[in-house]
Amino acid sequence: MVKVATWNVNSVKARLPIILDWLRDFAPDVVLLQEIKCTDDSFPRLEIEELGYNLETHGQKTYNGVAIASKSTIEDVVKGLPGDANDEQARYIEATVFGNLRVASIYLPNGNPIDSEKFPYKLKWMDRLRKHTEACLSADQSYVFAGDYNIIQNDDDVYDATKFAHDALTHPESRGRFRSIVFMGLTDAFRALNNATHQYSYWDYKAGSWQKDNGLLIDHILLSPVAADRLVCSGIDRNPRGKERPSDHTPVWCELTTEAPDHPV
DNA sequence: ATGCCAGGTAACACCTGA
Repeated sequence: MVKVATWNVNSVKARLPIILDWLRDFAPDVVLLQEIKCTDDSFPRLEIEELGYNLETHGQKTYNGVAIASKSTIEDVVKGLPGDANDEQARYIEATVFGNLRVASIYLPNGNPIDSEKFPYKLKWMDRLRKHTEACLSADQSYVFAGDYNIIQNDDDVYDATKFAHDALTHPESRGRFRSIVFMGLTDAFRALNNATHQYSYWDYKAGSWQKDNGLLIDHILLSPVAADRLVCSGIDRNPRGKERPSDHTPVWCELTTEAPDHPV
């Protein structure tokens, strides 16, 4: 089995004690991190490597930044989402782990406010992600595209949909693009096995959102068809959100069988 | 209508996040 998790940590340095505890307790095989908020050379590698993980990072100063930690070797690394050489925001890293599993750590732009340049940036970024995903799917391979998608897929994935009715996370242009990606043949690893509504991965720091369970489900794991055939279980680990000095996000995870099932070509 | 909380940077205030 390969246990894969995605977690927006909101600064890897500020979160290091919680991350190390969680790696020891939850023992994922692969972790896809977002919002590390540091450059590659300032990433706290040694502490994580001591727990048996290899690391690949795609960071930048202050903002964004993504990384892959794996108990296996990490090969064929791609840093940055293809499709715009001028995009300087570090929001995408992709690599092969455990020999046959391609994983991507995705930090999709938030896009708010809608009347700013941030919203068209989000939409263009999603167009690039769709094109890149399409290219990936032309190979019959296990792919895990996971991360902070900044998309509320349905109104029952948010504590109060009316508050987000005119938000970049629910906007029809955002949701439409997300669905166009999923509808190419991807499986939502959490939703494939969990029917309960109001299951969240993010709670605002403000207004006691965690205590009131006023959350959003915006962190998603999307599987290619071959990876979906390997899916065994999935879930959201709320424990890290309840600790002292937490991230506002908590890990979403899934477990895949080690070997890809036989497929007719 | 706005701030709420948190992190980073740089400076004792501002930007960003969702």
